[in-house]
Amino acid sequence: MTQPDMPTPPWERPPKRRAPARVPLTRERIVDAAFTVLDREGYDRLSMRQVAAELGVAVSALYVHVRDKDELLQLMYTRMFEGYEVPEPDPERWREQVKDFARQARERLLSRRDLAKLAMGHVPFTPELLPYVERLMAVLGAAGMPRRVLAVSGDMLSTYINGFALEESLWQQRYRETDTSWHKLREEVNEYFASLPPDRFPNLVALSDIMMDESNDYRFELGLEIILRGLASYVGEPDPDEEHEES
Amino acid sequence: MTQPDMPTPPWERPPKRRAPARVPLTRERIVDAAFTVLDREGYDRLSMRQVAAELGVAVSALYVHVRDKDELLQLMYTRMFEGYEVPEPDPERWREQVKDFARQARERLLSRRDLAKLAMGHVPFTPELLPYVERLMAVLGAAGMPRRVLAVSGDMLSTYINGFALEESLWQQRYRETDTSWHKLREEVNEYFASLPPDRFPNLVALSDIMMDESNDYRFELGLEIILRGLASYVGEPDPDEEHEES
DNA sequence: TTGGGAACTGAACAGTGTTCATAGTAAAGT
DNA sequence: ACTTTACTATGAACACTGTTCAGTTCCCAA
Repeated sequence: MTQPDMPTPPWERPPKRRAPARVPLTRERIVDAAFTVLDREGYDRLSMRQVAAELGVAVSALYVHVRDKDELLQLMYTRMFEGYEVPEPDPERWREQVKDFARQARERLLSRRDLAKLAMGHVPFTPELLPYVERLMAVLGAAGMPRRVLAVSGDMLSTYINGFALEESLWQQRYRETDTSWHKLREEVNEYFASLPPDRFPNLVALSDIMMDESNDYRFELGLEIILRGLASYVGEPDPDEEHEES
Repeated sequence: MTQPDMPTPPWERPPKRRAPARVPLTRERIVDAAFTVLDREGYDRLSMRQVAAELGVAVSALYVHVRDKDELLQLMYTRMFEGYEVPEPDPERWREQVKDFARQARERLLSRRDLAKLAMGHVPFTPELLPYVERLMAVLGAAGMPRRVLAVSGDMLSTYINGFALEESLWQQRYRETDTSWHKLREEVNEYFASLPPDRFPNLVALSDIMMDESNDYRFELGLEIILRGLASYVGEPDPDEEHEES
């Protein structure tokens, strides 16, 4: 074995990698690195090679631990949920509880770059994520929602949250690329709406001042409230059947 | 110049392309071809080269008419809306009108492969699409919706429709890849939910029979009705302010 | 010490978006 | 009629992408 602290003789080429602590590659570390790349490069530039480079490792090494890029994305997706808090259901406060959940989810989706893009196109039906779905169902179920409404509401909420966050991040991307501020972009868009011919676009012109808000919080909250009012209207009702009554 | 009907002598190499009717390349034709490729190959395999091949043309030729792949996708997105029908607003029938619009949109998103994927990640704010947004606003506005609700509802509806259709197409993709039928996949998923430990997942187990329906129509309609009830609850109310009252 | 098996490498393959000097074509100017 | 001009289309190239695979390297059990 190589004596410690001895200069290696020139004819004996040094070992390619010195012994010290080669941290073994694991799925966890790969996902970590992938998130680092995502933060730095964005979703579109997140590539296996970049992840490998981040770890100082050959690309093909990744494929020992991960079948696909798809699988890696899936792992990132489930990682995203770690530490989510869905409260113990309380029938009195279900609306506030659902809202807290939604706010938490949106906040998380916007906490790192392009997380919304990552989330879009994945269904939260992997074993690790089912507890969260279950808890959300529990909160809504405790409120006294009919079965069929319950079965649909989780999907609805997550669709709304994801969709909203995705749209936010699309605007973010746009003003990142154009190198303008959100404030300026918002102003431009609203001015554009205001400048439309009022005879052909009366509604858009009339609403041009509030189509985009300085902060999106209000729009998010209002949308949420709309869904919640809709859900609340079913509390205590029997399961709706195939026919949907008009008006 | 070359005499007509004369055999070209061997030393004079024939003109690279004979005169006849070279159909000029246009944005329209490129978009057409792109849709053909999309139908055949799916969104992930839709590439500039495939589109070029479809047209029998070099890749770089596309870039004369189209700045980017992004721009091409944008063009496809706006093309998707052609022939949409948003009705003349009728305050008496606004719910049915909105539903018709939503059904029409979903139908269209599912009419061709991966259209939902294409739609996701685009905001319908290009000049060509504004008429549709305006009309939808008109229908909702005629119902007597407060301004701020109006400003948010178009977004909400399109988010819901897109999100729902995207999820549908994700399942479609999954059973296309696994080579099973939708019926079988649905059964497997529901059985999976049913097989969960009932103590930890009481709600999911209880709902396992209706988490996925044989057809998604019912779930779509119910979600739509929930949003509409939420919207309807605002009719006649003044603009909601920043505070959202609980319960 | 000697396997054996897993982890990792490097090179390769087929494909991607995009650019650019060049060749061809058709209309406009002289 | 001939040249100039503007523009479209070409083919090759660049710098990437995901994925595979024959080898090497490494560590641990026998």
